[in-house]
Amino acid sequence: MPERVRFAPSPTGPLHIGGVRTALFNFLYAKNNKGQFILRIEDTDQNRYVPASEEYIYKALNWMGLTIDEGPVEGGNFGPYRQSERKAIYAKHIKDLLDSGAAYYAFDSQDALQKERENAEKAGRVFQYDQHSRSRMSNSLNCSEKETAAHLKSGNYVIRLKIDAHEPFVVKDLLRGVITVDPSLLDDKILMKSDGMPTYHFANVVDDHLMEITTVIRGEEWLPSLPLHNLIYQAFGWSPPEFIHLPLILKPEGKGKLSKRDGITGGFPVFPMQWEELDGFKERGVLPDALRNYLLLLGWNSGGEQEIFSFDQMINSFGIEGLQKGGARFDFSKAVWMNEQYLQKMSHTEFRAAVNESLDVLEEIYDAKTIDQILNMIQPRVKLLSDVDKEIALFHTDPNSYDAKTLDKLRPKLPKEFLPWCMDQIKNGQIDDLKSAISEWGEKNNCNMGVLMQALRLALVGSLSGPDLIDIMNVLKKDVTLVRIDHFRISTNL
RNA sequence: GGCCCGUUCGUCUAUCGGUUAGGACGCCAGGUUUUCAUCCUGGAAAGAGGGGUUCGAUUCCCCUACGGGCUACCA
Repeated sequence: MPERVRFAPSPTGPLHIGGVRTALFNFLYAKNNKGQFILRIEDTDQNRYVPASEEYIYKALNWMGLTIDEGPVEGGNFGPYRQSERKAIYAKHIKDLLDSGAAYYAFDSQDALQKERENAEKAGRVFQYDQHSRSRMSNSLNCSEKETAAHLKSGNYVIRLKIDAHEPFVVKDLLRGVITVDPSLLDDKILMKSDGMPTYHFANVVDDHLMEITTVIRGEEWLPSLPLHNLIYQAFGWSPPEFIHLPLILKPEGKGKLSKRDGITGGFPVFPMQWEELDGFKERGVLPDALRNYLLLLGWNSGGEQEIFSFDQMINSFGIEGLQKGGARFDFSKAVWMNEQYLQKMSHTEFRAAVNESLDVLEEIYDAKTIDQILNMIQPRVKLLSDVDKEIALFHTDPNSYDAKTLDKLRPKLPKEFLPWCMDQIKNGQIDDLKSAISEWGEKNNCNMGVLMQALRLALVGSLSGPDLIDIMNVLKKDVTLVRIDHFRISTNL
């Protein structure tokens, strides 16, 4: 039987990096097994619904290259793929449970439940709606048929799962093995809410079964409800799929799971791409391939020492044996390093395409060949795509200030005659010969070549950074080079 | 509070009873370079603690500590 896995986000906001990783692992698991990757939108909470999120989920998955086999847009034989469109299906299935006695109606008001919780807390206990307490609550197990009918007519009711377990309950997770739970801790969870929508638990089980999901791969936050989900499968007489609960992605400091806030305070992205005013990895200049590779290593390893994986390599080598059990802290600096690896590996054509948006300013000044030259000079220097703007600045804008510290250091060492001589050389000679000429001049005038080159760099760039100076001059051409040196000479009196 | 899951360098991780505990990021030092970045070489850096089991435990078991998750008519 082919593997079928699903990624099932709730459209309550932007997909964040943890969700993207869950999607990635699902995708890799599916493709490694030549199976299907299904997208299901879990929009059962009308209060938290954010309209733009589904579109964002699609954009993000698409950017990451995670192709969806079945989903709300793609369609498929197991639709609809939005839970809000499956209400009739849930209604039919909840009726089955009601009819078999596995579920019952409950009419307790929010206030009544709240009171129970407070009383329990006073007594140092926790209130549980379960096989012991349900007899004193208001529900269809206790009410007369007439009372029940009246409650149902009012429409103000929920449906709960009736759990009467007495033996230790055993569940299985492919990553963590067998987990045994105390049956007295199991409560009669709500399956259908009073607004007629299913809860996550119910919709999840019904859909996973109907969509013939073979392996559920989801975050560790769902592990505590695995017994409940198994009980629902049991109530239907269905056999449950396999489960894998992935460890969470933690804050860089390791306290708690990574959240939207952390990105703001920590100055790093937590979303794949822009959401409202917040930049994502994309806007910060991270390539999707690099992000995918970084995320892969956050909780999975091949067992060997390989770190860089092409998409195909990932698919071929992914497996649950390599999954980590403990949570992994998010580290933006490693993501940046990963991005650098991918950037450096790019061909000239790929690089040019990737930075195309930043090239407008250059196209006003230079021909295509010169721009290629510039790109070749800066490619080895960028770690993030967003570095490109900084790197190309010196090619289109004269320096507006000179690094003060360097200036102070150079001033006593630089012979007054150097810059005028240098300008003469440039005017009358070849730029390519300049380096050796400066070297000779330095020897003759008893001046360190480093000082001379640094002065020149300051004149052209404004600081001690950037690509090879001669290369820069060749791009700027004699005129601009001379203007910059002259301006430097006059404004600094060197 | 209760329940569940977890715990190897600062971080991501290798190790599936016997290793000088390996790699990567980051950091530090040296080299290359006119500068910065790159690159090369080197360095510092880890088995939470306590009990067992065993000839021998990072590895298996128990306890403690710490971390995380869950405990809603949210997912």
